[in-house]
Amino acid sequence: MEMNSPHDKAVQAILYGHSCAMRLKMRLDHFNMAESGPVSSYDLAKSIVDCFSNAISILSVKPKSEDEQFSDLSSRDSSPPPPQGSPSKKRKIESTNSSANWRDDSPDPIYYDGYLWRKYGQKCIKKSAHQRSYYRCSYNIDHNCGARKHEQKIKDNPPVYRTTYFGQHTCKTNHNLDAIFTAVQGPLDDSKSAKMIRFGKDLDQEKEHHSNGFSLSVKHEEEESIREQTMDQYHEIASNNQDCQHVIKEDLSSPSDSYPPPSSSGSESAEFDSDLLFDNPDWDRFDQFYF
DNA sequence: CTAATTTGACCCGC
DNA sequence: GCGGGTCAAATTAG
Repeated sequence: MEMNSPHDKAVQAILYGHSCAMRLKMRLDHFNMAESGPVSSYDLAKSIVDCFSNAISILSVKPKSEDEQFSDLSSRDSSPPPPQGSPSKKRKIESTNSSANWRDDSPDPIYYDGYLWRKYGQKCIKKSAHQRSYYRCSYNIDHNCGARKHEQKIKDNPPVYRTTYFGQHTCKTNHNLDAIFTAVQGPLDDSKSAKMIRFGKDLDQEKEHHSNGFSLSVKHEEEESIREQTMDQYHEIASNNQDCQHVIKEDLSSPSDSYPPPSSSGSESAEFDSDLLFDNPDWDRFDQFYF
């Protein structure tokens, strides 16, 4: 159970995304036999996109200094209310002011931090050009959970979104899914999730922020074994979560079979997929990868 | 229909 | 009174 650091999750997401990409590529290479498998090409493409989206979100924050490398983040994350899945510039707030206990600045809104949130308010803040959104734990009522968070864009160009966490999660429900798992299996909690990543809106900008400095280098002859190994890791992750057992069983037969239909993630996801896959004028730039 | 979000009203400390 | 946080009715999404 040591594959839980954000870095590890990102690596797994990339590996699985790569395996999906290779499967898709093989189909395209043998176009006449396309759609012969149990998983549609669209679903494969969507899996790829989701995996990379997750990995990008996890890896997208550049550490301020040398001592803030990815390997540190998992250990730092183990402190009190540990928002997970978005290793950005988290820091504990000094006891000097307010009751806030965590603050997280990141270049994009946190789409998944390990908890489910319900928005309960939004206010214009005097000094800021951007509104502040107020969220409380979705299990606020069911489990009397008092955790809250505020989210506000505090800076433009480059954008900085500040999320401030208040209170402790007292909810017992095991909804702390690994972001990576939801990426592969489909966002199980989409309907409850406070935020989804949205590349469709501003794809070029997102790409500019995230695509620099990342590359995949996996040897071809290793692809199959990597896919198997990667899926084993997913199974291991998944087996820790009772809520997902049904998905795991389906998944054992074929990795992507259980992926939910694209429509389940909303129109914006579909829009994103089509934009990225077919309408992106810069698509050729990705030739350097094995796509 | 149910559940989540939006948004103006309300509350409270300064 | 002002600003920020929360409530809750209305609206929207699934």
